[in-house]
Amino acid sequence: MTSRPSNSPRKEQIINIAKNLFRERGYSATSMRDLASAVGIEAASLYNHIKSKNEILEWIVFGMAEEFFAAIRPLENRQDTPEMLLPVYIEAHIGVIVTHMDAAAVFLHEWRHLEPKSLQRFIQQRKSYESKFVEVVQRGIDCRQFQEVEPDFHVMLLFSSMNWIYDWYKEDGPLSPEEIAKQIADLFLHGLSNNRIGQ
Amino acid sequence: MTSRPSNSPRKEQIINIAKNLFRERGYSATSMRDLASAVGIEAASLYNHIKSKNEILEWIVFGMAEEFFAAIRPLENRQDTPEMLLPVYIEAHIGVIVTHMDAAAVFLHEWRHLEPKSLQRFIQQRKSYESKFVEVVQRGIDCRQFQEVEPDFHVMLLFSSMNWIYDWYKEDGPLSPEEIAKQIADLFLHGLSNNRIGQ
DNA sequence: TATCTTTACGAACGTTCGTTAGTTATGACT
DNA sequence: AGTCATAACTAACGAACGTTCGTAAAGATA
Repeated sequence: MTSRPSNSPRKEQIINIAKNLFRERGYSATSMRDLASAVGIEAASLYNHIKSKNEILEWIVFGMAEEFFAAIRPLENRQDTPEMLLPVYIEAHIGVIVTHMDAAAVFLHEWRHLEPKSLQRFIQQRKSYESKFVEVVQRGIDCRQFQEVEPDFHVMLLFSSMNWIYDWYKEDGPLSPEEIAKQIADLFLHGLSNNRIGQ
Repeated sequence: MTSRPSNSPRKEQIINIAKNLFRERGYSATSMRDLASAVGIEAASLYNHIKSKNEILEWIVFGMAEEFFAAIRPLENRQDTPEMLLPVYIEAHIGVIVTHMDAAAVFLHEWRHLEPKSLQRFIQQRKSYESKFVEVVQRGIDCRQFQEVEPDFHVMLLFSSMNWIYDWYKEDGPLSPEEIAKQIADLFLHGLSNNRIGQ
């Protein structure tokens, strides 16, 4: 539907470097001259490949949005119980984050610099994505696998836990993405306390 | 030790408005002219009250840091069990956030625009603050009230859950800060699942 | 060889940035 | 009445901003 980020390798390179700079310094604090110099060309030359600075942000943000949707799309028709399904959703979401750390940080922090039209689309898409997680939790409550909690609230907490991973995750750290996902799923399902049954 | 934000009401007003603008648009995307116009004076007049734009950021960030430390200071010598203490820490931290929403958002998002010296001090203070939570969890593990988890990791998750509250909390919403704190504490201690004992 | 497209460049545009300088009105203290 | 500090103003600084322009080199196509 939306066209791909690029067929040109140069454009792809520009966007990739922008992901890193926007993440490190923020969108507003990154100048086109900064970006150009990191690419190895002059600022003016960027405009042979991209239309504007803001367009780069759009590529990054909506590219990530698509990644998130794509990751959970194959899960939506599963018949598993909510208790089994939630960890799978969690692993999918975390998988996207850790394989696109820079872009994830930009997606989560810099979206407010989108222009009004794109901003509106972004908020809409995010809402739609979040609601898919809420659904799972709601089903868990309905069939009494989960406690009677406020699903929106708990999904907020869940996203908070997952979305700050980019802030501390190291590829060579002690935990793999799958282990992180399992830990978070366990935490949300069972908590920290020792006085519980089940595993 | 560090002098107070201000004795002048004008300076206080400038900083308060800056908290809101920095939160809404980000530090870099907020100009001194934006700030001045929100205050109702000219940009140049700001400099009768503050030394520089970056100094404003410092006031905000380190003011919040002090709030966080002050909130847990009275808890540090308590003799409670970790299971009882952790919720109190959580409530203290959340209390600071919800009573300083704008400043909290700036504290959490805009600290990287501090200048090197202040940046270093910030990171150091944050580490020190986080470690106080880690200690509680570690004690919980030591006395077998908590499962044998990685305390740093779980404290990260805890902070993630707490620190994104500014993103969705509404003063007139359904949950009070104390209820939010209790929910988060319950979640981390007991999880979502229904197959558990104790409460 | 002639033509066209791509991608780089240097120069420059108009705007905005944070900040400084110089000045003036106000009001408090002597 | 005279002095002084405060806090506002207008004007302006030099630098940096995103972006546009005209052009030139290189490579593909014919």
